[in-house]
Amino acid sequence: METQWLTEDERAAWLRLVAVVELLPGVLDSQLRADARLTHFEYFVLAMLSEAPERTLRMAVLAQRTNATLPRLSHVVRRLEGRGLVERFPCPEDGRATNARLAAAGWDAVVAAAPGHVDAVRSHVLEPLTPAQVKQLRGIGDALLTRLDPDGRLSGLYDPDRAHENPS
Amino acid sequence: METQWLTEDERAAWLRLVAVVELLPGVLDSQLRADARLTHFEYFVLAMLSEAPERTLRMAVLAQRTNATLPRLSHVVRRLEGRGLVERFPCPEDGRATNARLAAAGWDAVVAAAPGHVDAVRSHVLEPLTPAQVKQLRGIGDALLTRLDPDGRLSGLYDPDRAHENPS
DNA sequence: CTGAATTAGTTGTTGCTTCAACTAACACTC
DNA sequence: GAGTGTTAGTTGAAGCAACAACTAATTCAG
Repeated sequence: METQWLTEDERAAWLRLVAVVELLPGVLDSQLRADARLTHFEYFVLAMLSEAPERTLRMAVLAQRTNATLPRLSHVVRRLEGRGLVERFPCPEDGRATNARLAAAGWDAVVAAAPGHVDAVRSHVLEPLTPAQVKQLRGIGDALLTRLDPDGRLSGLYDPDRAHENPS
Repeated sequence: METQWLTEDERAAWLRLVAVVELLPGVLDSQLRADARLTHFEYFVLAMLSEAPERTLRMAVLAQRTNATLPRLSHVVRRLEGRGLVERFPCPEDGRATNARLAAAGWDAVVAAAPGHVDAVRSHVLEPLTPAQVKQLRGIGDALLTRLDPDGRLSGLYDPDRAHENPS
């Protein structure tokens, strides 16, 4: 089968997307590391817990919301627990499961880190864009995620209306 | 100073971008690892060399083009050299510099990997988008990169017209 | 109720990235 | 031409992520 190469428009769009995907994580990570001693992923874990009922989530659910594998999450939560930001306890309903709950210090950390993080997002991502481009970006994101995240594993993040689709 | 929070449009766009940035690297990496035994970054290094004159680039230039730190590139090129895909030799003009040249096996690897990679890019990124969205993405990418890459370190990638701005 | 299969998590190993320290070569000044 | 500073690159150590192997609890078939 003949490979179909990219048009000029496609190549231009693709190269820019690659560059953004390559650069953005570093920018976010640096800001959070410097200001809050947290990696972006750790911040994300804490943020997801902070928005959950009882600030508590089962490890498997938390892994889905953060797009992490269970081993990765297990290591990270162990370290966060060691720093007193999170607590783990066995789930009463299911002996196999473990619940992760945001500790008071973890809540404080999220509250302290959020403003700086939002500022970074605003200055690096939102401000360079026109309001029209922000809307376009939402549409493009939706389109891409139908392919990148067909099961909607992260949908709780970007579309609250669909959150109920993962009731587990 | 009061933190300015995000509007609904901004939050929606931002959350989708985060999800894309989180998911896309994994998709690209998996495809290349499975089909070509290459990480996305390794592929990128080989691809940049394949497009350079003499298939040769100085380490520092290659680092800029691939958005890598010099230590990172040094490690990666050493491993690629160990696999016979790249050769290193001292730069004749500048005793401090090292040139990296794509070896024959490296060229073969790029040629073998490119079609599958392009297919992956097409099916995961380009096909879900309308032609209008592809154009929008280019514009959004340009806007974001003015902030993420103000010095145009990667500009050689996404805008050949600006490549001369880094004559070093 | 017993045994097989599935689900939930943890742990250990390996590999890659980053940071810091270092060497070597060039450039510029006096 | 000696000394200082800068540039190019390598190396080693530390930390995080991916993968595989493992334990333990639940479910389901018969």
